Amino acid sequence: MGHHCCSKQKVKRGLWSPEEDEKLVKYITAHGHSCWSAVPKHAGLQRCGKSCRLRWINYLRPDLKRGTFSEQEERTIIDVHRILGNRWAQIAKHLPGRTDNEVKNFWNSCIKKKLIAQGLDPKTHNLLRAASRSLLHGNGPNPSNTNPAHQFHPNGGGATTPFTISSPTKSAAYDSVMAPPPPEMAPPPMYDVVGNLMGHDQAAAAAIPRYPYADSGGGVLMSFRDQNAAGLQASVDFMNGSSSSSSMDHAAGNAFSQGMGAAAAFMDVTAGMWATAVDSGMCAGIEVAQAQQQQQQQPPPLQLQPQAGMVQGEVVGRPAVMNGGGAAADMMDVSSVYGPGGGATAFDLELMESCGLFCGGGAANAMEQLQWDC
DNA sequence: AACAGGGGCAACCGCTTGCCG
DNA sequence: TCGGCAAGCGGTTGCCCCTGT
Repeated sequence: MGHHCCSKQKVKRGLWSPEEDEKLVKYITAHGHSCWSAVPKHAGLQRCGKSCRLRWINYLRPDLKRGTFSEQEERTIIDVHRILGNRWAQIAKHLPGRTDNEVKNFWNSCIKKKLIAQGLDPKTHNLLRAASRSLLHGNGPNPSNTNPAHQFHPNGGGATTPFTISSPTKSAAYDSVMAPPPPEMAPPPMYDVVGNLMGHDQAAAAAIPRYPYADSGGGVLMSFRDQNAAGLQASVDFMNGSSSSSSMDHAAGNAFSQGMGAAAAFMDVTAGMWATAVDSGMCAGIEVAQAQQQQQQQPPPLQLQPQAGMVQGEVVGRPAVMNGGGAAADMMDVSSVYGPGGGATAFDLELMESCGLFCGGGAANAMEQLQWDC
């Protein structure tokens, strides 16, 4: 069955010949492609417009970057896929010169297998059930898996579900706050799913103002601000299970840090993303976040921008989300950053959802909550 | 050398979305 | 508001090539 757009005409299908390519390139270069359905006719091709469009976009476009994906690109794909899922076109926008088709193929042929080999579910980026269970029962990671990301968190953890966004653009855009690591406690390393220590843009990180808190315990600080009541603020140290607040019920912190064992929820405002580290039977996976050394090559800026409802430096929260229904914290300033080099970003949407972090009364889900302007 | 199997990639299919009359 | 059309997009298919036997 042919395309509906070309069912009336006899069109050639299958691989494109060099002659056809040449015709298409010549035509597009000279005239552009205001209307794809008219392109084959004008270019003298026995193809449908749709086919021409695909050929141009996926193969002939002059700005395409061919060849194997770099490690950086691979990391970007994994990171963005974790947020967006199989939205290949959106993911591809973060990879200059790559097409959605290319990204999709690379994912299906390469990355997916890597993740599975590492015991991670390529759909959710969480540990696969079997791996998760063995970890939760203290059996440790798959012996065949040497990925340090799968080692236990030194603070008492579980399996890692790593995720990073290296986003200089966003880092600079967000008026984030950071908590310097206590000198006596080295921040835990963070690895991406291919076992690489994750990196951030040091320059961008340096531009980020330091978090005013002097955290004493090496934990993760979260501060909440009630947008409706200026000055009202609360902070929670999830790692240490301590908290302080001027106005709000921070049951969430207690629940996370105490009720669930070594649970923690981080947020790195430098990327506007959450990091979660929860060790519980309900939520598998622990995030270990750390700022880290500058990498030689920076990934392309992700151009992630908050959309309507989000304010720079703030992440829209729901009253019942972070505090278990206690207080109103419509806007939350949340910070969690280790290290002098910048902020690690990690989050686990599914985890957050399962833990009710984003489960407001409305229909919005976590993905909707984190609107990305791609 | 021949064959089978698997992987990678280009292209297709069909659904969704957006625009316009 | 509705219908038609074109473009966009994600899933799937099928071909080609490489590798192992």
